[in-house]
Amino acid sequence: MVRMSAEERRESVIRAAMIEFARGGYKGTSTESIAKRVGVSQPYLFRLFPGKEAIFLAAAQRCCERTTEVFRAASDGLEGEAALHAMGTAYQALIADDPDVLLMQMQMYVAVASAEAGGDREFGETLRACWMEMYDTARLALGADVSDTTHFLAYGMLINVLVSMGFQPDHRVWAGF
Amino acid sequence: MVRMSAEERRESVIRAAMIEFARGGYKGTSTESIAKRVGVSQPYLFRLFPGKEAIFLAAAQRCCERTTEVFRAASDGLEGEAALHAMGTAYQALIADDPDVLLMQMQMYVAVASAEAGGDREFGETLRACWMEMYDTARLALGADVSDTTHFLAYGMLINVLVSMGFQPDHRVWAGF
DNA sequence: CCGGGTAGTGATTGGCCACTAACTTACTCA
DNA sequence: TGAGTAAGTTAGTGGCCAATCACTACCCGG
Repeated sequence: MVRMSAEERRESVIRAAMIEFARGGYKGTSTESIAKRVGVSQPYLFRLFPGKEAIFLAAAQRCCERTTEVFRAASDGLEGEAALHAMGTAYQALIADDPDVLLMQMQMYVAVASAEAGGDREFGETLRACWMEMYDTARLALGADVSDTTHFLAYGMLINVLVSMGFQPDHRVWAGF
Repeated sequence: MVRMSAEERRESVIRAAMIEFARGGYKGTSTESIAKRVGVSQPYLFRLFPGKEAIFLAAAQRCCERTTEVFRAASDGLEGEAALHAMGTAYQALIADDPDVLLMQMQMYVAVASAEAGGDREFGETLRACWMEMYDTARLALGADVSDTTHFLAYGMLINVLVSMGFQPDHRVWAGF
């Protein structure tokens, strides 16, 4: 048995949760499956986090931050057209390398919608803040132009949806990019 | 007690299911809640449909078809720039009038992803076909230009995501449109 | 008025799942 | 070295939920 500090365990839980939630969604993922992936007993998750929702929240935040970081790193030292291109390429590399990041994003969007529909505003507030950080990172890289930013993210979102829907790379729907 | 033909009941089940699934997602929606909304007992749903998944599938298809129909109607007799503008306006009107259509779309995307991750390819196949019908409807209206179509849908997808995330209409994130 | 088909219900069940409580194992430092 | 503390487990509980079964209410033609 490998013992870790609580902080290290929390970290591995977040990583495992991202994978599981990305594939199964919030309701469709059992804490059991997360625990299995971490290699720890299921009840122990509730020592590390107050509840399932907190685990999801942490995973979703991590997912946003990761994307933000990719944008920041790719656009570092560049601006305008060059930054745009670099961020696009980097994002494609990210989702080719780890599609779960993309799926987790989608799961986050619908989870916020469901929370909001259920009367919980705080959950969405946190994730909107996270998302805006990503937005602003892209915006600054693009010379603070909001139209360019919107355009860039719009194409990104379409990519997310098409990948989620399982359209294979050779499908004609990709011809318009 | 109001008695209906099975066909009529199925129709009302689909309408109710669209609302419930839109807000709760596939796993997060109980057949009980759908039955309540229809005004019928929960077991009766299983006379009308083989299972929960079939109800979701029918609702998702309906959701796609509705969007397709909005595009078709809006672009009727128009082409190029005029068709683009008409479809954009019509879509905004649709989601202002009935946001559940938009949320159901998002739920559909993640549901396909989860099904695909779980090894079920048929589910996604059906909905991809539905989605492509919407795609082609927009494409034909835009003079069969795939780049224009992709551009149009990309902005639509970003709108979907921002609405799902609960960004209010006066939020600065909308400034780039 | 009756018999068969169709619309619909009530009761139930087996399985899953988030979360709790009580207990055990290992590290650490005085 | 042993006592305190932090990491981790086993066993359970109450609640929910999809699906099934056996039953009832209603309608319509002969």
